[in-house]
Order: sequence, then structure tokens, then C-alpha cells
Amino acid sequence: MPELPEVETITRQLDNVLSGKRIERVKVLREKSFSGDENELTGKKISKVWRKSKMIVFDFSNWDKKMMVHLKLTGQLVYLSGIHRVVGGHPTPDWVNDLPSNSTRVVFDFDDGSKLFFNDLRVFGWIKLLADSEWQIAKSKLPPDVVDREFTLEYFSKALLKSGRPIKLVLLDQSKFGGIGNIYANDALYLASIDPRRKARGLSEKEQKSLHKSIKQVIFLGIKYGGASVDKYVNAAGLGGKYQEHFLVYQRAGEKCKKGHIIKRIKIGGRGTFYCPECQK
DNA sequence: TGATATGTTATCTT
DNA sequence: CAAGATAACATATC
Repeated sequence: MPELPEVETITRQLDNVLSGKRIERVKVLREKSFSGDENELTGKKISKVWRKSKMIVFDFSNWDKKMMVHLKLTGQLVYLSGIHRVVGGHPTPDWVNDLPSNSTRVVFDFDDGSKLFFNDLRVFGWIKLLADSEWQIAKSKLPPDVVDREFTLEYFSKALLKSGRPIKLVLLDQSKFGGIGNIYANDALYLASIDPRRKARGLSEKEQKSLHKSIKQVIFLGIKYGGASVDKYVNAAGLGGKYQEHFLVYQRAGEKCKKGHIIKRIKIGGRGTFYCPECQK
């Protein structure tokens, strides 16, 4: 379940290996995973790979379109050049197995023989081609990411005041600010000692400040940590190991929190939510 | 077999 | 119109 830190990490790695590379051809194995005409990409040279929210954006030399990738729940990107691999996104055995696999949806061939695989087990993710003008319009409507400079405490507080929904749902609302997924929403609330069911509007100024800081903290830690799982020669033993090591509460129901209390699992808005009833009030 | 899980958005309700 | 609630997508796993 790639979130902003994983997307940021794979984006950096891909920018390193793909910038300047020319696409020889694109094979779409699953119609739903690609919108636009993939043949337009033939011969185009990638100039930059970057991230906005949880989207990965590809810029090209002398071409006004952008290619956008969203990994959603189970998307992953695997770049293969000989035995060298750059992997990112949802961790599955495809990180180390031969490709294409049966979850491979799109394959990019580059002129130097290297390849990029877009795998996506559940097909929620997508790749699309957008004209630069369309992208500019779409981008102007997007809220700031939680790692952007515009995501200030003032901006955050204002957004919270508008909603009477549980704070956790507001954190996950991508139309308010981009980039917080379930893992980091749960962990940020734990760090800030706030019960996920609290009404967003009901947080004190002190709590708003603490939560704002906690969000940045967990995302930053995630980015730092996500860097460890890619761009190296991977083997089966290395797969998945570090992915869950430092979750504070996420997916740890029944286990002890940092202070020794039992972490509980509940549902908020139909989604799994983890918190410590002792530490979070 | 059927419930569950999952991020995001489209689409209803209120 | 806005905020909130809910369905929808696909599929593996329990």
C-alpha cells in the first residue's frame, strides 16, 4: 500500500535511472490500467520524473504531454537493466521474481534494452497521458501536500475547523491536503495522543499544533525509512523485512504500544483504524 | 461461499 | 452549493 514516502522514494530512484532514456515501445497488457494512446510514447525521451501528492509524473523532452502514474493500493514499478533493479510500491514477490508476471499491466521498453514494469494486482492504479494544459488545470485544483511549504499550521487548522467528521477521516481526505494514507494517519494520531474518533472541529489549538507536527514527523520518518528498500540488488530474504518495522500502531492490534498498553482496532468510515485507548484521548 | 480489506473518487443525501 | 455518507472499482485471503 504505497503512501507518499514510498512514492517519493521510488520517484527519486526512477528519476535517477530514467532521465534521458528514450522509450522504444509500450505494451499495455490491461486496458483499464492505461488511458490515452500508448503509441504516442514511442520515441519520446524522458526528461524528469517527479511526484505530486501520491502521483508520479513523467516529463518528456520536446513534448507537451505528461505521463502520470498512481499506484493506489497494489501498484508497483520495477525497473530492470540487466541484473540491476529499482523497485518501489506495493511489496510482493514480483520485486524479485522474473517479469512480466500475471499482475504486470504495462511494460515500457527503452532503447538501451532496459525495461520498466507497472504491476498492479488489484488494478485500482492507473497510468494516463495528459496534455500539459490539462495537467496545469488539474494541478491548480490540487491542495498542498503535507510536505509542501504551503501546508502550514494555519492552513491545517482552517481545514480542520470546516469539518465535524472524525479527525482521522479528515486526515485521509485528499481534497484537503495531499499525501496522508491510512498508515500515517493512524501513526500521526498516536504520536499526537489524539483519539481518531474525535471531531476535527473539536481539537484544541495545542492539539492542532501537535498533530500538524506529528504528520510531518511520520511522513519524514517514512521517507527516510522508505529509502532503505529500493535501488539495490534485492533477494528474497530482503523482501518485506523493513516495511512494517516501525509502525507505531498501524496493523498492530493486540500488541503493545510504546508505553505498554494494548493497541485496539476499530472501524472509522468503514476503514480499519488502530489506536491506543490509553494514550489517545 | 461470503465477508473483509484497501485509496480514491463518483455519486447520492441531507 | 457544501458536507457527509456510501457505493464502486478488483481480487487475494481468511
